[in-house]
Amino acid sequence: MRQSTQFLPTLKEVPNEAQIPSHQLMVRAAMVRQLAAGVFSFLPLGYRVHKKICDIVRQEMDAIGGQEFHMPALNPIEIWEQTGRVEAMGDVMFHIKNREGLVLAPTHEEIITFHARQHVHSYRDMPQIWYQIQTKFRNEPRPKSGVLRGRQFTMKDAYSLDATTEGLDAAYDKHEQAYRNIYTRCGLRFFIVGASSGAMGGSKSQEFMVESPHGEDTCAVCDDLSYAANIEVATSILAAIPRLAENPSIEEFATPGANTIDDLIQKYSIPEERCAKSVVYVADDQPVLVLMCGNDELNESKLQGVLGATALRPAEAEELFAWTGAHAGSIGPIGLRTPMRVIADQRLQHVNGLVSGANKDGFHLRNIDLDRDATIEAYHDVRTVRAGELCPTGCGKELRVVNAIEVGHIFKLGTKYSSALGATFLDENGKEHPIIMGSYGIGIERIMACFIEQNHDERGITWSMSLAPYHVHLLGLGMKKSESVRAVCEELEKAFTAAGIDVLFDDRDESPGVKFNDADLLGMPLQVIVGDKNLSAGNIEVKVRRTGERRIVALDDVRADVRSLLHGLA
RNA sequence: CGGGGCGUAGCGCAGCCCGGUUAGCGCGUCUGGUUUGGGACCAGAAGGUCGCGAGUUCGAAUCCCGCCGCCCCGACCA
Repeated sequence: MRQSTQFLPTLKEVPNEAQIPSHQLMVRAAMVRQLAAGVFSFLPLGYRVHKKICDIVRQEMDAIGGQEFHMPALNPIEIWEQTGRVEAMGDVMFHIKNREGLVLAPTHEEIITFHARQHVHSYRDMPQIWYQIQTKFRNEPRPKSGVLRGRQFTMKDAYSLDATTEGLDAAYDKHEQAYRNIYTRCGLRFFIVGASSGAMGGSKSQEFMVESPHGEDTCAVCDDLSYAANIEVATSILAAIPRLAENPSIEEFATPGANTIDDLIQKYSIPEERCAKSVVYVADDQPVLVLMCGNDELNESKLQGVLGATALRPAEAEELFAWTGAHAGSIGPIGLRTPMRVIADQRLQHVNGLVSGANKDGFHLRNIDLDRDATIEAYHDVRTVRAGELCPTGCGKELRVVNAIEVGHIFKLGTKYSSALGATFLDENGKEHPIIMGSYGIGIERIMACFIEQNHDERGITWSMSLAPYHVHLLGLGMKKSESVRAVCEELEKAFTAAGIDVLFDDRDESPGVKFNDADLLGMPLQVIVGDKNLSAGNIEVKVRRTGERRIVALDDVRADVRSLLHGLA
């Protein structure tokens, strides 16, 4: 491809609206242009990468028996009403204004189920894996980070249809393997976390994550990747807090001005693990007091799971005083004005010698033995894991707490949609059941952006062979001046193309500096540099973009050398 | 939806507080010439509803009010 005739508007300066490296580079490298908040056009170079990712996804989906569909983004709202998701989606779903009854699909469970209901009637018709690569529309309240969080994006979404839970398990496992293959082939460093099953009900769900400071999810990971979990469910190994031999009876003492655990530690020399922090939440309109150890942070997701509550919020200051008789800082599990459920973190089980608020401003209780003095409904793990704690697998390594970007999600749906839409089949005994479904998503643009987040340097992108828009960037230096440079370039372009190597040929009348900088920005794996300086001695320069390694190669050896270098990079 | 920032040539910005020539600068673009191994140089040129609307004023990019758009933080995220 001749660069002089290509639409490839690279930018020297960083666009104002781009904050993160991948966004900046995608704009500078002429891959995308923004049309509106969260809405992007792909330019030819970016679309080449888009297509390469889609090809990899297709190959791996086809390999597990997936059949590709193409469903409409324009949907009748009626079908969404039948599953109750018009409400559930709320503002996220776009509604067509001048045509009552149409919406833009944010995902396709309903539509797949509609087609399954039409034609899948027998256990003999299953298993099926149906997928598509299609544009999704979600009215994100706050689009950000370039294509990482857009209002319109490309998703590979797959759905499995099975007659048995064993069948669903098999489909789910196939997808997990396919996803591993896809991200590996794309050159992403990723990890898998168990996700909290949330409101969808106890079905299994895993997220494929890419570590990034710009991620919106927080995960605890062990460095050898033997363990990784969303912070919402992560656990760790902590030293047990021993009981004290002396166990005097409980007594009140004045603690003026001590409103935080740190105050108690510093002003009253109380060890952190002997402080019991009380946090009051309102779970489905009922107050619950939660006792945490020291400065441990309460994990709302864990608490919600433990309580089985649908709505959970911290209590307001006025509620606190009304219920306990004290303000935040002096609240405790003993002597509450209003009786309420008391839950404690499992670290506090059987612990004595504790200090806690006396439910009287400016006073605390000491020598508390939870077993003797308090009524604790239950002990649960409700604390948030902190970086540096030990991996729960017992491998002995410390956990890191990192931000991450979700690039894929696999989910055992069960029968939620098939039941709602009446997609049923008859089993061997002629008995009717709802189809058992799974759903599996991959964000195409997120793969692209995450790849660039992980593969760039101060000069630009460093593509892998699998995603590179072109394999080789052929730079002709001073072609106007030197007929031999031009001739050799054209010969090489032809030879590479004939060998199945995608080559971008910079034949522009630009100075060498411009070409070098653009080549490093665009980041093709190999640069083949033809200039008078080396050519006069019968040589060509070949540069490996990622390592910066340069070698001078005899003209006759270039083709073989490039082929072996590309092979080594693949 | 709450908080903050920004909107001036294709891109990046100055000017705005403190109203007053013909609204500047860098990059890019066009023409001619000289250059050609890490973002060259000289000469010339084109390109602006100063986001939109309404006001104050003799006079508004600049001050007031309203709206729109974009970015960031927070809330939200099947």
